[in-house]
Amino acid sequence: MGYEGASFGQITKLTGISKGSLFHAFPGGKEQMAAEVLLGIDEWFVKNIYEPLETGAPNAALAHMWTQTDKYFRSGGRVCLVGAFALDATRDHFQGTIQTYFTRWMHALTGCLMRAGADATEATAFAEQAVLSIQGGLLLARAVNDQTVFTRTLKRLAASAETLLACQNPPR
Amino acid sequence: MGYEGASFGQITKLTGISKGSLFHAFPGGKEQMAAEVLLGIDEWFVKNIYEPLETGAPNAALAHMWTQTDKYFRSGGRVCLVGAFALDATRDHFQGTIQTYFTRWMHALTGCLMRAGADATEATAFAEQAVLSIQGGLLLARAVNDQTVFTRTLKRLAASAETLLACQNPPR
DNA sequence: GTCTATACAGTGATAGAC
DNA sequence: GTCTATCACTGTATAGAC
Repeated sequence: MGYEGASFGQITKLTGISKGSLFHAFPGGKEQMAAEVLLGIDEWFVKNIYEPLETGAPNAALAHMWTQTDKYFRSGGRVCLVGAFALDATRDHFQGTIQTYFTRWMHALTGCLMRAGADATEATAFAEQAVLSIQGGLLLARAVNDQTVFTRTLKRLAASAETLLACQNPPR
Repeated sequence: MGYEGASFGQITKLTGISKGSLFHAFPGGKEQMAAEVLLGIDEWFVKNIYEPLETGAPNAALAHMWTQTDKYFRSGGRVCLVGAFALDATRDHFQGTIQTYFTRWMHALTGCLMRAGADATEATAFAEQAVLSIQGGLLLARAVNDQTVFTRTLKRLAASAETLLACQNPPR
């Protein structure tokens, strides 16, 4: 529903928890709730995406990223909250968190590709294109009500990574 | 600000038009205002993007699309309202309009590429990837506060189209 | 056509009963 | 900790003066 659309009325209706209880748990109100949701998202990505990319074996980490990304976004059945926040005025309330989410993902992916033998320029360009394609794929899948848009996007990206690494590590 | 964030208070503050006048012009309230904004967007895209792609000389129409897209989105300084609507519950109020915006763009682009000699499967895949990359590029540019993300995206797409058509129309 | 005045539901937030 | 009651305020919407 977005930040503005997620009113207390909606939250109480869908959770069964009254406003009083919500304010007891989150004295900072809606802003705190959203911040903690974003924190939870960040923790998931650090553990399941960024750290494997940063420390794991490059090819395995890359394969892991595609499957985990597909899993997290339910094969296109779910949208990225960070991306949705980025598109309206909500961005200004959570600028640092939103920016870090994307830059860290791109940076981790770039590093992984370079450890796999890719050139720095090409790795950076691919990481940017991959992260932006994931967001665009989720958006388009929801817009046209067809999850296969997202799964096709992920497949194209994986194939494109294969090509990139094959060219940079030519067989002899 | 998104649909929910764009309250009457904001609209009157930013336009200087009172609520009474707004309801005189738009008896249907905010929903009608949004619908007419979407209609205006659609008309712009029909005239400046879809029709040139559908009827113009393929290579010129393609080049025209990149420049017009860059112009409309102010080189990444502006976000796509249709895309923003697609990501939250607003989508359900304007489903048909949102879906048509994207499907018509993809269809027009696919047709143009095929008239330029591209294979149907590759043309369809490229059109999907292009439309989704434009949305993702706008989102990421705003998220990391760097318009160059969008201009780079557009450049990569144009280059990718060149490659696609060069492969399908091999020089002899 | 524009404005002011007003209605009334819904908003985020607080206090206090249990 | 949970709830209900209540707050001040903003939201959409309407009526009527100019």
